[in-house]
Amino acid sequence: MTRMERDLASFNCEKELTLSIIGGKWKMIIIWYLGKEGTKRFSELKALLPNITQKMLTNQLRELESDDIIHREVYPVVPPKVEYSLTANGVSLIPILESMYSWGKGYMNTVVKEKEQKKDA
Amino acid sequence: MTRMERDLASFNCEKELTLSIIGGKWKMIIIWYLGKEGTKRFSELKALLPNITQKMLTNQLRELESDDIIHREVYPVVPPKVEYSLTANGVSLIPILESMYSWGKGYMNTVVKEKEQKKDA
DNA sequence: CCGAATCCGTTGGGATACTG
DNA sequence: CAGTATCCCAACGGATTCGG
Repeated sequence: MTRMERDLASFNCEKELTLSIIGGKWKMIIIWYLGKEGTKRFSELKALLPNITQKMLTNQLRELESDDIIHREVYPVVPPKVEYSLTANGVSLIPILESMYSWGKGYMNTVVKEKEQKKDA
Repeated sequence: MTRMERDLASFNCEKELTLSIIGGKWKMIIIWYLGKEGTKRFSELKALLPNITQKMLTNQLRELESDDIIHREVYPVVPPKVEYSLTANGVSLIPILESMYSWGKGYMNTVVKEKEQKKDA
């Protein structure tokens, strides 16, 4: 679900290319926050995602950067300061994420609740 | 990316619930075909997805079924006959898949092509 | 403050062979 | 025809430690 690079041929459809970009465990929320709240520093993102490890945050950010979804701005100061923001490509993903949010919300209210009721019964 | 069931709490956002449902390697294409071409038999799906193994096809179909995305109709005849079709939930996913298709197509024409050019240069 | 490096467990995904 | 049943590997993702 992460790197694709050359093996474009392995995709059955462009949908899967999209999925390969947003499919990381934390990528959607990262894009979401950067879209809703604008530029964020590394530490701010980490604070927003309480359960993420530094490695994973770094990892996901690097992949999003190399896919040209986010922009990474390094300020040569001490202490270090790095800011992340969405690129045009990243911004264009927001509507899709919103669709997925709405769908998931609706789905939760129907299917998942039914399952819960069965379990509780 | 597969089962979620009880650990709803592990999602940071409803988007991830959606992702957990469509995120399987073959799920999007399966939903796509069932949406575009209607009801399909097991063997027909297998023919549409040349590289999938029987195990994976069965697996993905079962998960989609238990998430109430597709409906499985078994005809008690000989030889066996099983038909798959989208549920209302499945149909409601189509717009999202179309968005992802469009986005992936546009992305391919810009970013990916640039990368290829760099490589060839 | 923002990482890199290492080690490691889990699981998604595939090949193959067998069955009602 | 439409599945199981095994075996197996690559990788995603996590904990921890070290560095500029």
